[in-house]
This record gives sequence, C-alpha cells and structure tokens, in this order.
Amino acid sequence: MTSEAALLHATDSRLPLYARLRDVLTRRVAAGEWAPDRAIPAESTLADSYGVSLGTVRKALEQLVDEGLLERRQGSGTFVRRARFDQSLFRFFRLSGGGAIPASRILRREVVDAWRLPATPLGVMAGGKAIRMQRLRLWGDEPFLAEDILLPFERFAGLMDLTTDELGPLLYPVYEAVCGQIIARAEEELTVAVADEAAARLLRCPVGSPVVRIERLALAHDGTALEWRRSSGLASQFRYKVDIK
Amino acid sequence: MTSEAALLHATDSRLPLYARLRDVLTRRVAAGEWAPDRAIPAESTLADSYGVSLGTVRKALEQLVDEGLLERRQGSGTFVRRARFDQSLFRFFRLSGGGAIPASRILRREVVDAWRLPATPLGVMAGGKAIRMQRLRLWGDEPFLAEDILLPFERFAGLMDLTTDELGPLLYPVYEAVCGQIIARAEEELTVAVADEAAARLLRCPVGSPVVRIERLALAHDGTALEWRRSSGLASQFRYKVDIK
DNA sequence: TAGTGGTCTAGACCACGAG
DNA sequence: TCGTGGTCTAGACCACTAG
Repeated sequence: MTSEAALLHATDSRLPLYARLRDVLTRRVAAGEWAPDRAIPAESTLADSYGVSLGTVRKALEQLVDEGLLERRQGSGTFVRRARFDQSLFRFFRLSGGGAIPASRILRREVVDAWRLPATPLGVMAGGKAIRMQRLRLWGDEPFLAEDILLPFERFAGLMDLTTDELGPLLYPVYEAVCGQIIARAEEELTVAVADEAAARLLRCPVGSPVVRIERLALAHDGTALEWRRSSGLASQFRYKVDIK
Repeated sequence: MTSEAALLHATDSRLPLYARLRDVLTRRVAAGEWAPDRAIPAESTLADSYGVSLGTVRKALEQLVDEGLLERRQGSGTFVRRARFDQSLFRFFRLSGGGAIPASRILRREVVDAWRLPATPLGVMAGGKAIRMQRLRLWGDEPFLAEDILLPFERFAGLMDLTTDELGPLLYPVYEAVCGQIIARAEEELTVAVADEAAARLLRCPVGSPVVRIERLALAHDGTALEWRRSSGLASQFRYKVDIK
C-alpha cells in the first residue's frame, strides 16, 4: 500500500470511497500541487497509487469535472481547469457580436486603509490595507459598466508597479502572472438600483436611470477571498436567460 | 432479443450505446408512457429488455437525472420527475421567510383572438384563440409581481369552467389535473424596464420605477409551447445569486 | 506507436424503503 | 423480507492525441 493509499483510507470512513478520493484530490488541487492546464496523473496511475479500482477513480474524477475543477481531454489526460470568466458579462448584457472582450479604462488605482471603506467582505482586507481600482468597461465606444474593485494589498502589491496599460482588459490572468493569485470561483449577487450622479456621469445616462448592480466575491481554491468588486451596468443593456426544469 | 432491444440497436449507431438508450428513454417519457412520480422499470429490467449491461443503463439514467428528467430514490426506484417551479420566484426576489407560496389574485380571465395580441410566441396560439389571464402576486399584503399569462385555448379550455378560487396560487398542478397538460421545463428571460401606468397601479409604485420583467415560455416534454407569461416585479425586491466557476 | 480517456461488460456486496 | 438503487471491482477493447 502506497502512502497515498494510506492517506485515503485514513479519511472519514462513513463516506464512500470515491467521495473520499474526490475530497483528497480536491485538496491536492487546492494546494496547488498541479498547475492549471497541467495534466494530473493518469486514471490508471491514480487507481494504483490509491489502491482503488479504475471505476472508483473515474467516479471521483467525474464529480470533479462536474464541479468545474477538472477538465478531461480525450487522448491527452485530465487537467486542472482554469476558470474563465471572460464570457461572464455576456451572460448578463446584450453585447452584439459575441466573443470579443469589452475594452477597459482604469480610472483610478490607489492604496487605501481598509477600515475607511464602506461595508465590504472583511476577508478581502485582512491585511489592513487594500488596493482600490475604478474601471470603466466599454463596448465599442459606449461605456456600459462601471466597476469598483478591492484587493487585499498584501497579496496584490505587485499590481501597483504596473502601468495601467499593462493591466489590460482582463485582470485575472494578471493576478496570476504578477501576483501568483489564482481565482478559482466567484459568488455573484445581482440587484437593481438607480444611477447616482457619479454612475450617471460614467455611464453617460440620466441620474435615476435603472442600473444593474453586480457584486462579486472572487475566491481561491481554498476559499480565501481574493477580490471583491461592485459593477454597475446600464439596465437597458441587461438581459439574462435561464432554463428551468 | 426483445423488441425493445431491436429498437435500440436500430438507432444511429455512431452514438455510444448509453446515448442511444438515453434518447430512447427520453422519447418514452415524452410520450407519457410513465406518469410523473411513477417508477420506471428497474435498472436490471431495463438492462435485460434492451440487452445491454447494467453499467450502460446506469450511465444513461445518470444523464437523464442530470437533465432533470428523472429522479432516483434509493430503495424504491427511478421516477419521472415532476418539474417544480414553486421556488422559482424565490430565486429572483427577496421574499423574507422562505417556503411559503406567494398569494395570487386573478384580476382578469378571458378568451381572446390570438392575432389581436402583441408579438408573442406563435406556437402558444396555434389554435387561433387564446386564454389570457392577468394575475397579481402578493407577499403578505404587498403586491410585488404582476403577471400576464397566455394559453392556447384548444388545450386549456377547461380552465374557463373553474372559479378563480379553484385556480389557486399554483397554476401548473391545475393545468395537469384539469387539462392533462404537463409542464416539463421553461425558458425564462430577464430584463429591466420601468413601470408604465398600469403596472404602477398594480404594484403600488410610482410610474417610472424600475421593474424586472420575466418572460417565460413553458414547454411540454415534447417541446410543445404550452404557456407564455410576462411578469413584472418590483426591482427593489429583486435579488439573484449565481456561483460561477 | 505509446499512452490517454471513453465505452462496455459481468458480477459481487451493501444500504435503503416499503410491505 | 424482498426489491430497489448505491458502491466497488476487474478486465476488455476502442478512439483520440501527441511525439
């Protein structure tokens, strides 16, 4: 019995074997043992090293794929999935002509004392200082989303050394490349508000126009809160489709 | 080889066996062969009658469970799932104190010529005549959602014989009991608008207040459009949470 | 060509639910 | 107690990807 196998059988034995294996693998991914886009060991290898059958391994992997943690590629292997929020805005806004990424304009970037901020998730600002960025997103030349972003300074200090050009339209790849921080998932909450003066100026709409507000808490694999943002978008451009069953 | 087995192997052989079985079972459910909440044949029975292994049956059923078509109950069997949209509103509106069902007040119920209606899904009104209901939904004594509902008269004529009391707060069970029409799934689209005079009166809010508009097309198992509705809810009560990965 | 995941099988034993 | 789905195993062959 390998050491992995011993670890597996030491876990809560009330759970089925595949569930224990799933938990063990989750922890290994969370610990960063395999980088995103890198293949994890083959199913047969896992089966051997944990001392379980191939079917059990497959059932564990299947769940992790469903959860979005892993990704299978036939012929090449099973990979740690890189979360992609690129299309996230397309889910909520009718942006004609899909695929492309809305342009970004960073309006402000500063280090602030966390305690001065209005109520936001405490975890993000554990270090006492936070980075605050204000960003405007445009579709063509039309602004449609104003964003207020908060990051714990401790983990993201490297961002302050970049020019705003280097930040680019997608932040999460920068978080990973520059700060080594990987966003694994996020929780979003949508509400509807009306534009105050600041939002109206940014979005070029009348004060009092309806805006959709998206609050997002972005988390690492281990559940650490890494980023909090509040986005306000033109409600006229909002559209969301769901299938219910 | 049973006749079922012959049917299965007659289907598109480029697909894996479990996928063909899944399609065959989907058709049997759509045809109404098994009523909702009734057990379908046991896995071992299916395996025998289709001449495939248990594992193949399980993989087909697993997909159908994921799709929401079937439901497993350990020890008792696998069942055709009855769609439950009861909690649907709770996904979108902050209604304090969960579980309970918002009260309904039917404001109008009439038979109209479909061609007189503004643009709506044509399928619903194939028969030329439609039933139109206007309904107000309340939480406690507070109205929060105004609904405009269209049904093809041909299939739902029986509804006109009921008193509005008999319609009750949940329509889909009535559709099933009185008209034999089963809603299997629905497509919803959310947008944000502002209250016109009629909506403002119903929702007791100022004209021009933001409202969330939910357009729903409800479908039978076979994809027939059975109901179309447009609901307008107070945006101040709107809240929607998503997890993204 | 070698190695990966994908499909399919056969069979054992367990946990649960209902009568 | 009996029949159901739930877990787990062992092994065969196929389809795909990459070097």
